[in-house]
Amino acid sequence: MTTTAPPRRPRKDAEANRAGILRAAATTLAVDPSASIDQIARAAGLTRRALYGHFDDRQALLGELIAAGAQRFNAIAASVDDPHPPLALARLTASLWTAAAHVQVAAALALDEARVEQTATALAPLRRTLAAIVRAGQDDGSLRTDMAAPTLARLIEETARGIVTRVDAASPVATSLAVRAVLSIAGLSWREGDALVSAHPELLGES
Amino acid sequence: MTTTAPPRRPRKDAEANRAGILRAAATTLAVDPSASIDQIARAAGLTRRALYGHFDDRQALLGELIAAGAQRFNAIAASVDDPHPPLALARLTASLWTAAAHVQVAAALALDEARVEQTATALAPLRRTLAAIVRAGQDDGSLRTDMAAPTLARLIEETARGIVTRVDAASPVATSLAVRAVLSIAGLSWREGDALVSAHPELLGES
DNA sequence: AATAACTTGCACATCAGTGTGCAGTTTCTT
DNA sequence: AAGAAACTGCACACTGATGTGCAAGTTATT
Repeated sequence: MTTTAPPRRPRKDAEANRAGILRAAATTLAVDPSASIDQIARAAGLTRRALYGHFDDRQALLGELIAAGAQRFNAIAASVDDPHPPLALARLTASLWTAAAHVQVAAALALDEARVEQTATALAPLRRTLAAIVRAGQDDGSLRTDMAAPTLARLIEETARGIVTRVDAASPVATSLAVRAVLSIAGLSWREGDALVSAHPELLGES
Repeated sequence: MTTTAPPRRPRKDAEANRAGILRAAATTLAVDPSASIDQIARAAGLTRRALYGHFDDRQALLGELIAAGAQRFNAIAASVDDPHPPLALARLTASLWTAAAHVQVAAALALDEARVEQTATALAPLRRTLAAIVRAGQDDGSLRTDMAAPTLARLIEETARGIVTRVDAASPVATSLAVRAVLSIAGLSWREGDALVSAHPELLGES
């Protein structure tokens, strides 16, 4: 009979390369959402051919990217909780911002129309958190009530997305900008938003 | 000598078809910013080959689209003038919205990264108007002063763009939504924005 | 009715991107 | 040191989109 083939552990550098591809994909796609596989592979220091050794096809790569990013985002959303809805909203925005700051999932957010469905389901927990904050804020009168809760939630989300993708996150005041914009859309006057941000410096000053 | 060829006027249906292509391009590109020439031609009831009889190439078509849309937008911006900056901003938003409502230049706004430069220069007059409103509003204290004027102008523009492209313009409350969102970003509390909109029903109720 | 303008339909060349196959080389594991 | 795992480099087939050429048909103008 044939001797059983001695099984061997997969090489550890392979997994490192795989992670490198994901990182490279995030940074590259953040700049150009329709970057080619070749671009991504080179950015990771590999060949296009090698990339296909780690991911079956484009879909698989983007799928993992989205899943990983969404998971981080959802975890952040789950950890945010404050009795005052505007403050909860501010914390959520600031946390998400620093997480997405430079790259990471800015890609996943700016991805093509083809994957909106996937991102939608992946970010469902985050959306639920946001919806809860909005509802609580409308109930206690701390957020605007001139539009329906789902509409407002959508508006907040689009505003945040727009700032993430269209403003350079490098700027040190970017976080402050994002938080202020979201609070404004949520109904606060700019002075109220300003007061809130000033009263909670921890919003902006974390690593 | 050869008899001079009798010149003939171009057929008038040709110009109609040309206009039809531009219309079709606007509506089609509004849905899918990367629609193919073939899609556009079919939407216009023509063949891809016939389209190339009217436009040299893709650039030419998109160029005219952008130019035409920008011209309309700039004309609207020039006609808006109100001593109270928030009201001027509201008027500007409402007017632009109804103009872009269904299609038209939503395409030009959502166009690829390749043409941002062209759209930027084409929309320069509109940007100047917005900048003037922002400056006046910061001077008389009716708009937020917690960020620099150019930043605020940019923020307002991105907010408006986001709403135009990501919210379905068909909804009857869409105009109201757009105006309220812009006023909020500009610094007003939602009650102030609500009061402004309520006090000026002409903002929403025009054809 | 003649004719030029316009359109169609097809073929063709080109380009960029995707995904696969395979031989040869480098690099990690045992 | 052996052997497998991984990477390179190249070739290839395929797809979708762009832009052009040309013959034949249709439609507006005169």
